[in-house]
Amino acid sequence: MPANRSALVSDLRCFNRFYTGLIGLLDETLTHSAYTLIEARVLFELARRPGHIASSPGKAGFLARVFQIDFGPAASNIAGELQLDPAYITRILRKFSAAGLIEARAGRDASHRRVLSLTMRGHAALAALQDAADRDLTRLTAGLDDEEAAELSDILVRARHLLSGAPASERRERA
Amino acid sequence: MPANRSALVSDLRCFNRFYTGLIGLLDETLTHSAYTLIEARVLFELARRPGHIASSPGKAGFLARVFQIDFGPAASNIAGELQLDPAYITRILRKFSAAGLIEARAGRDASHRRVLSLTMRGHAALAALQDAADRDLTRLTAGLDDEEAAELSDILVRARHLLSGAPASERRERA
DNA sequence: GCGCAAAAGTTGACCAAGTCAACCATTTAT
DNA sequence: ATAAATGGTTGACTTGGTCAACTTTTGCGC
Repeated sequence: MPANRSALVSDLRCFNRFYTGLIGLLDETLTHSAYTLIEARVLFELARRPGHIASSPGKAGFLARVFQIDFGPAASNIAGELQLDPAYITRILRKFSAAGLIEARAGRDASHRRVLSLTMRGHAALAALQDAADRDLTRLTAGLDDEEAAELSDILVRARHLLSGAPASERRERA
Repeated sequence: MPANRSALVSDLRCFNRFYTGLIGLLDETLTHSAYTLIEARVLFELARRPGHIASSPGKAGFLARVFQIDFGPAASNIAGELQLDPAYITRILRKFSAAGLIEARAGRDASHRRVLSLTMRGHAALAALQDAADRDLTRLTAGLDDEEAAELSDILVRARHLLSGAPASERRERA
């Protein structure tokens, strides 16, 4: 039986408060951009799935798998990954469409499945967002010397592994 | 000049995504309670400031300091600490009042300064929230052996220090 | 004392984020 | 053929949170 986990829990609470504040600061940059945090995530998710063979079962899925048609994520994929309401997704995607960031074409095999892809503008918008975020992170760690930077890198990776080694019910693969 | 910080930035982004998800999971517990995250924070902040000598200048402040009257935080203190809109605070406090979690009495020295304090019910409510949160954290780290737990504790503290050693503009004391 | 600026708080209007339930179109299964 | 599931859309609604205007109290210069 584990001993005094209360120390760890306390440290976790403390870190939580700290990191929540930090995330808040970092998010401000995004907030000041034209897009919401969620919208940024959707954009990111769209870019992260450049191609994706239709996974639906049956003949259509079979054809999709064999001939590798119907690439790209659909709204439902994004909704699933980000745990968002379909209605919400619809609105976000409409906004993106209106802004010319994405294109939606009907899937060849399933016409009611709208396959999404980023346009040039979409990629550019995402790149701008990521640049801004990276700049923030760089600034945040500017005060560290090389050794500390390396240590922090190690620490972050290690913390992630320790924390995701938790009970299976809590585990969610990310990155 | 610092070398390839891009590795660190990448690790940070990764950790950010991971931890955001984790926080989301942990927050769910609170979300399912009767209170908002923000409300919980306000409650916490109220408890964290059991007494606090009025810091306003002038005769009133002087008397407050000498005779230690007018204890407890006011709405503005909470608003300042948590960076919340006064209007928002008002509504939250009214909700708390209605639920019998807090009492507000006019400050002896400044009658328009409403001095707040948790009632028994308020303390109980906070305790319940914290218990739930602690249970989540305990469950989250249940899979770790003692050695790993100790390591994680160290790591969290160290990470906090490394990250808050950033440029002064980013620094915000917490805990 | 008077007048005025600042602080503390309240109110009402408002907005954006997010949820819910109903609904249509398409597709798969029986 | 028909039922059921999937993918998506719409409209109404709730909620978290902001903004601006206003009141009251206090502090300060005169």
